[in-house]
Amino acid sequence: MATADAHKQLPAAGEADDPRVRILSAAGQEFAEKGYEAATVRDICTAAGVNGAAVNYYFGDKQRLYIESVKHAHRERVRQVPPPDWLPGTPPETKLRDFVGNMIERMLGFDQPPWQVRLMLREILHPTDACRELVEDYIRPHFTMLVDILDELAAGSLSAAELRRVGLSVVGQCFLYRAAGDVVGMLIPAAEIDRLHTPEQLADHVTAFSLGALGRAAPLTGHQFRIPARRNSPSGQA
Amino acid sequence: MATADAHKQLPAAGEADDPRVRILSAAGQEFAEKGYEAATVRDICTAAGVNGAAVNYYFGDKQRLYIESVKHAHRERVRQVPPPDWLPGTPPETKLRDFVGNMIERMLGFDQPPWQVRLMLREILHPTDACRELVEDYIRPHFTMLVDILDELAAGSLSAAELRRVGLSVVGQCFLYRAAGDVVGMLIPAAEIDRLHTPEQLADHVTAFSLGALGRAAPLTGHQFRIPARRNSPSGQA
DNA sequence: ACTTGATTCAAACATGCGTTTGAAACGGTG
DNA sequence: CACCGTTTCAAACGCATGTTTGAATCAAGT
Repeated sequence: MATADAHKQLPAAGEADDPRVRILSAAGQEFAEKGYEAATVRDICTAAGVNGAAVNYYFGDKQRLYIESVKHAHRERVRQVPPPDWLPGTPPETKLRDFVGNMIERMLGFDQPPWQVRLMLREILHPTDACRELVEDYIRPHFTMLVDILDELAAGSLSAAELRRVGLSVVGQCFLYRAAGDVVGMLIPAAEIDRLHTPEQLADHVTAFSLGALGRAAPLTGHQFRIPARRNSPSGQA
Repeated sequence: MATADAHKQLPAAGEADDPRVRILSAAGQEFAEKGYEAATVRDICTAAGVNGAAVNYYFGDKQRLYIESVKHAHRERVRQVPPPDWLPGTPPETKLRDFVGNMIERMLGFDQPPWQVRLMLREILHPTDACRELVEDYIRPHFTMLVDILDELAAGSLSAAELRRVGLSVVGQCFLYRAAGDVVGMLIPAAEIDRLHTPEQLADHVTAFSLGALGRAAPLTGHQFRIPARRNSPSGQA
């Protein structure tokens, strides 16, 4: 009986015929689509074009295959959509727009079916062992980057705790479209989604909304803040 | 062999000894915690204190039990946290604060372990047949209520599509805490969560952030909007 | 008390799952 | 070619699951 514990550790993009990465890729898609329990080792092996015993040969058992496939998806996604980088002196408003655009693009990934993000979303909603690693390696650095931008925007007038809270407000706006995308699609007319819910438009909206809230851009209404007048204008709409 | 297809249809709160509702409640908790596949009929029946055949007797099969348990959780949750109601003439700022507070309380449910919300979240992330009903009966009315409030706040200066987009921004901020609560807990220091992430504080923050973005309250920074040095307006990013 | 239909129960059934097995095929190396 | 470690394969195993079954129990109705 041969064991394959210490194998090629290099991700080494390009080895498309390596059964290991074929299994990892097929497993990621199956897990993302059906969840851990509903995805079967047999289906994964069929999709990967390998024998049903290959999973246990290469990864030991289903659980370890799952963890490896989450990490694999994570690495792939970072490679595909690297975080933005700025020249010194770039205004924080621009940075925020770039950051939001980058996050939305990575989450909605219009160029390529983002099953990797779906897989990570499962981890976020119902964390397993793979989650802590995901947060530390992937999410926390991004969040820190966002908080730094917000700190620049606030020019020192907000505490660290307040900055984090504002950061969550920014992330939450983007997160909704990915996590609850199907429900959003039921609430918003289809034509409006095609027209206004492109990655560009969404990034512009989230940025404008957040800059407005911070007082670093004109509010969405165009009005400035004044004592609100008591008006009852029940404009009913669908 | 007896069939029990046409049974007591009334929810009739108070019948705590009705096996039907005992099963529905146990099933909701199991499904919410473990997901559809991982939750077993045997465990549900054990938790409900009924025989293993009761599920098939009362509901036919596991699938129909799931759908019924989602609807049951939905009804229960609406009954527990009814939407707010206002006297005519209430200023829209107050309405927004009440609405956000109500939504956060319903989603975070500090008073009672909100497994019902977790169950609905599963539906939102990965919709099944029960989802469309959930959206139409439960989510859309709330969303419409929010859009109406925002329309009052914007005083007619935003189109219906823009109002919906702003509504999603408000909902997204609240949604994040529930959907990604575990990850938020890893990003934010525990002490800060205890101190600042109470339902009250969160509702205040989301309301202030959103009112600021709409120009209906002072921005979070305290500063007013000043024209920033507009260098590169179009953001060039990958 | 007897009948009747609805409900409960312990036990069994059929199926699909993750995993194991042992042998066959492969690929260098002497 | 013979050897040997690695990889692949078809088949089977053990087990937990959803579901079915048929008898036992219960609650009224007459």
